[in-house]
Amino acid sequence: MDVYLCPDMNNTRFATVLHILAMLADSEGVWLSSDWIAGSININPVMVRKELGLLQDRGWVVSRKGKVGGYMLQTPAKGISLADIYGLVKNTEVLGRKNRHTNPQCPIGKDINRQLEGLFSHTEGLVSGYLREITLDAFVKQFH
Amino acid sequence: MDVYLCPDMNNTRFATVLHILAMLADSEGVWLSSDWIAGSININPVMVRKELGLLQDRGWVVSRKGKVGGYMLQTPAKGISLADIYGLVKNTEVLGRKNRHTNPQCPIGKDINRQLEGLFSHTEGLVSGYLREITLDAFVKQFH
DNA sequence: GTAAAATGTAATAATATTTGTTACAGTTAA
DNA sequence: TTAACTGTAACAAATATTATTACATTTTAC
Repeated sequence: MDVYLCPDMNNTRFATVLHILAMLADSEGVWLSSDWIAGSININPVMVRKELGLLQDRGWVVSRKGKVGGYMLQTPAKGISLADIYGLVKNTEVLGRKNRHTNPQCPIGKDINRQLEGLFSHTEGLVSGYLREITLDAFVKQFH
Repeated sequence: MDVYLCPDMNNTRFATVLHILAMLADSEGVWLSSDWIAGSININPVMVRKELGLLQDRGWVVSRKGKVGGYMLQTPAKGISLADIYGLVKNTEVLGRKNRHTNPQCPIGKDINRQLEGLFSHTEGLVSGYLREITLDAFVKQFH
């Protein structure tokens, strides 16, 4: 039997989490509810709360429960880079996935995944290196 | 009603197509069958023929039908870059997808997709620029 | 104290996407 | 004329993503 090992970046999580953080950074010192944020992204509030859970685990966000609850940024927006955000949501490689089970009897099949790994890690480095230079703060300032 | 606009890179197509082309380049002048290639990747031969169909459309590959049929590279392996291959199979952005339907009433929701587009096109440029410098020929030579 | 409006989270359902498979028509060489 | 291919449509299965429901818990305001 075979475990599934490689979920992918075929999703909107980077866009969603960046959206959430951008709103929080843009409303410093104000508690925003998951419903309010969800209304801006136009997705289900439960999805927003799930992502906010991870952001709290990372220590970037705090929540307050109860009637006037909500979420607020805890880390300065200058201290969060887009590479940090990418790292949080990334679960696949830029160039997609490898084929598992390539044939070890074949000269190509035997080594292809090692060669691919070289490409994957280099492209990963390029993307992360670029995103590392952009802070959440700088990103949000573009909106004004 | 809503058309679906944005399929994704949550797949093994780059790995698969590169594997196919690597085998063809590694067996210059020999007709390889889809079954043979599929046996190296360990996927269904029909999937291989589907990709080979696209490679023929691009003019990189020719096929021969009938009993001793198969596929052969038509373009010199030095004339194909990994960026070409990436361009052929790429159908999503490196950083994933945007949320459609963001709220135009919200300062963030209104502009987020334009800002994301900037990130997407820059990362795309980084990745393609790197892959453009690697030819299929150079890639295959690494295997020996 | 009780109602209203939040968070937190599990469980499940609905969609979307990718991959695999079956089937068969057409082609070519021996 | 059979065997072994390509080409492709149609369908099925597996996997991934997103949405939804439900409800326990928390907190404020009245």
